Amino acid sequence: MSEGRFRQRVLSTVRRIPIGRVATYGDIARLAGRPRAARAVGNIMRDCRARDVPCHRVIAAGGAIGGYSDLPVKRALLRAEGLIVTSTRVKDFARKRWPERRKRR
DNA sequence: TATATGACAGCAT
DNA sequence: CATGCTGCCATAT
Repeated sequence: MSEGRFRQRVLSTVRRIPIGRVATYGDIARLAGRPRAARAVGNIMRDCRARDVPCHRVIAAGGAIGGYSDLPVKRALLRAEGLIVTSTRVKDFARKRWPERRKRR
């Protein structure tokens, strides 16, 4: 099956994104221990067939929708979770982003 | 061991 | 706001 230690860490991280919340590829990379591997995360999401992995909750930087095998479906899934999604971005992204950002000291 | 491949990010234009 | 380019990286060949 799937190889790649990083891959496993990415999948388990994505599995923890709560319903109605989103995270960027970069966020996942960081949480998975490789802050600059956002692009690699995208490659991993590309195969995302596992149903228990909410890959639709992984979007691009700044709240942009990002990629998906079928964008209309991605928008529908996000909307179904209560998010407001325009053709290109998730509205109110800062507040829907997961996990909560640490306040600066 | 080397090269190719992107559901990216950030900056420049 | 849209394009394009560079840096970065795990994976597959």
